[in-house]
Amino acid sequence: MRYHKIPDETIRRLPVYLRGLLFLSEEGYKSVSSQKLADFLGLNAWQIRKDFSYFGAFGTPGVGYKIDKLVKQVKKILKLDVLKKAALVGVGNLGSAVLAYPGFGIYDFRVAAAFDNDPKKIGRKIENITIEDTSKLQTLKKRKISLAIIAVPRDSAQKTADALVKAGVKGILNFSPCHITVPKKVKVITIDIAMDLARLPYYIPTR
Amino acid sequence: MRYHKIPDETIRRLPVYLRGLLFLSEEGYKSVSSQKLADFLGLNAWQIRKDFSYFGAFGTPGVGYKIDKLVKQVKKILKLDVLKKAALVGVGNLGSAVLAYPGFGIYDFRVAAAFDNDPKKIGRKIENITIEDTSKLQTLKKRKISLAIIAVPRDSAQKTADALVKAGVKGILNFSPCHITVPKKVKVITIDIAMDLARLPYYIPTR
DNA sequence: CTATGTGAATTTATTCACAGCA
DNA sequence: TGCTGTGAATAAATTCACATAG
Repeated sequence: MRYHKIPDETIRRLPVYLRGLLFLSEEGYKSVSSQKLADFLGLNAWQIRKDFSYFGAFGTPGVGYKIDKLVKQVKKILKLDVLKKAALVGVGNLGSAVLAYPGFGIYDFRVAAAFDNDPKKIGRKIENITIEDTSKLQTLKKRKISLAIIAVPRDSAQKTADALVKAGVKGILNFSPCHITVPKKVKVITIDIAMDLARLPYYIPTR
Repeated sequence: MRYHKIPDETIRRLPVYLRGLLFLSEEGYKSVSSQKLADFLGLNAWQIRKDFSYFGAFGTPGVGYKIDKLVKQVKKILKLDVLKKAALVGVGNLGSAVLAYPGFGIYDFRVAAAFDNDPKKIGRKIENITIEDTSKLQTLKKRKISLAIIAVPRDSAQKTADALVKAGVKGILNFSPCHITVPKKVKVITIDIAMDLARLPYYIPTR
C-alpha cells in the first residue's frame, strides 16, 4: 500500500482527523483507537485505518494510536509544519469574519496580512493586522507568503487571483462564487457558502 | 439511465451549474452548449451531459440547452422551488457575514430569522432582520422554517443542533468546527473554513 | 485477546466513444 | 453537421474480512 498514490478524499479527511485528535488531546487523552476516533468524528473506523495506511504504520496493534505522534505525522503530511502564513484579500463582511476566525490556530495557521482597496479601510487595524492597499500585493513575494484567501466581490475575483499569482502565491482559498482561472501549478479551493446551503433542500423530504 | 439512483457527486455539482447558468443568462445568453458551460465553469462537457442525463433529456441535439428551461429544471431537482427560508443561529463575526452574504439570492434563498443569546444583540436589526433570543427557537415550527445555519462557538454547537431538531428543522448548515449528532432524518452539511485552508499546503511543492 | 494494517471484493464515479436526433 | 444522451470501459473510493503484531 505504501507506494500507491494517496486518494484525494483521504487528504480531504486528514484535517478532520486532526481536529478530532487535537480535541481529544485537550480532553486529556494520550492515545486513541480508530474506533473511538471514528465515533467521535461520525466516521468509520476502517476508513480511518485505511487512510493512515497510505502513509505507513502509525498505530500499535492492541493499543491504538499515540495522539501526540499521530498529530505530528498528520501535520507533516499536510505540510502544515512548513507553510503557516496566509494573506487575506478583501476585508468586507466575510473577510472580517475570516480575520477573526479562531479556528486557524489548531492548524498552526495565521492570517499574516490583509488587503483591501477601500481607502477608508486601509491603515485600519483589525485583529492586530493592519489593512494594506491591494496595490501592495506584490510585497507578498518578499514576505514569503505563498497562500492567500480571496474574499472580494465576484467581479474582482479573477483580477485578484491574477495579481496573487504574479506575487508568487501558490495556493488560493476562494470565497467568491465563481470559477477562477490560474496556472496549473497553483492550487485553488473554492468555497461558496450559498452553494452548500443550496443542496440541503434536496435531501429533505417535502411530504 | 432514468431509473438509476442519482450520484451524490452529481447533486453536489448542480448548484455549480446553476450558478453558471444564471450568470450566462445575465450576460444575455438564451441557450448554451455543454461545452461552453464546461469551459465557463472549469469542468468537463461530458460530465455535465452525464449529470443531466440522470434526470432525463433537457437539451436539443445540435443546439444545446435552453437556459431558462434548464434553470427551472435544476431548481426543481434541488427542491429550491419549495424550501426557501433559513434561520441563522449565532450572530457573531461569521454569522453577521452570512446575514450580509449576497449570494443566497440566486438560489431563491433568504435568511428569514436570526437568533443569538447575547442580550446586547437581541432586538438589534441587521440587514432588516431583527435578532431574537435563542430561547425562541421553538417558534420556527410555526413559522415553517425547516432549514438552519449554525454559526455559534464549538462548545454550543451540539446544544444548538438539539434545539433546532426539536423545533422541527430538517436541514442544517453547520459552520462550527465539530461533528454534530442528529437523528438520521435530519441532514447536516458541515463547513469548516479552516479545514479547507489546512489542506491547501499539501498540494503545494515546497522546493 | 484487542486493535492495527491491508489485500481483495464491492460499490461508486469518471471518462470515453459513438449512435441518433434536430 | 453539431451537439446531445447514454451504454460500456475505466478509474477511484469504500467496505469487508482477516492475518498479524503487541
